[in-house]
Amino acid sequence: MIKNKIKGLKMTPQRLAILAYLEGNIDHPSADDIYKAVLKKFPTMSFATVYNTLESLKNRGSVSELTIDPDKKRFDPNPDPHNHLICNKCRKILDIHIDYELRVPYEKKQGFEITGNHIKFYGICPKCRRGK
Amino acid sequence: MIKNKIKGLKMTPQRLAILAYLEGNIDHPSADDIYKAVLKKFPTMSFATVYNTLESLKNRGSVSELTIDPDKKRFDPNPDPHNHLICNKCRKILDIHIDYELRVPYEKKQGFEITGNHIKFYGICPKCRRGK
DNA sequence: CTGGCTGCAAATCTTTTGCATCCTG
DNA sequence: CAGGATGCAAAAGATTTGCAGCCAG
Repeated sequence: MIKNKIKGLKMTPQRLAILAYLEGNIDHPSADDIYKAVLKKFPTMSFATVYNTLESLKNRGSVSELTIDPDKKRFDPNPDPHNHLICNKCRKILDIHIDYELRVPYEKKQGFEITGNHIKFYGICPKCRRGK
Repeated sequence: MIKNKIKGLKMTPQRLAILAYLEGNIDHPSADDIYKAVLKKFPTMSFATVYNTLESLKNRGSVSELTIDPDKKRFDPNPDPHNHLICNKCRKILDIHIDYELRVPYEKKQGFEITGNHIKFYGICPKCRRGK
């Protein structure tokens, strides 16, 4: 339920529109994608508001910022930990849910305290395989 | 040996300087880092040349572009496959060499032909742990 | 010689910021 | 009503591009 995602934040119509767009979205949209989409319903929407809202949502853990696309940040509204599958041709990004046990032996930690990990699988998506 | 890394490309002094800087570098420098470093020996060096050279080296597989830093591209001259350890505080990036067998069951592949993977481990580096 | 490379500047793209105004709680 | 949020425009970074002149092969 959307309300829970922004509990503690002011519920402005703009934020609700952004959340509605993100709800269930599996396209890992960029800030620009979000802006363009929400702009249709909110002709006055500004980038500042999009970035602003994403920042707040990130801090609350409601969305995460993906460092997967070399050209821009993308956002993922799926809160449970998961990894990604990336097409080398069209850059499409899919979620992939598999649990791996990635143990790091002490001598490889180089003094780090490790708190998490993220796996990117690279490949060619079905559409691009056929297109070839 | 540096020459092998650019076989087939013109060996200009600028390129040699960039390669010399990258040789053995484990800092995962950004284009700007490389530019600044090489500028000291080459006061006329331009960004275009840095990006240009990196593009050529990428195509030859001599360096790889890392999508690890949300703010800019970083480059890794280490050609053998490896993963990375990232400090959440200071953004320092270290190489980590561990082989994991990441099998992806057919039903999770979603039609992709998987060609590779990259693991990012997140944590806090020794310096930042102490600083706290 | 000649095509690839360099250097410079301008352009593009993404993201951030300042600030006056607005409106949720 | 106050403080957080919005909208606009300008600024800041990173990266790309156009193009004239240069030089490695």
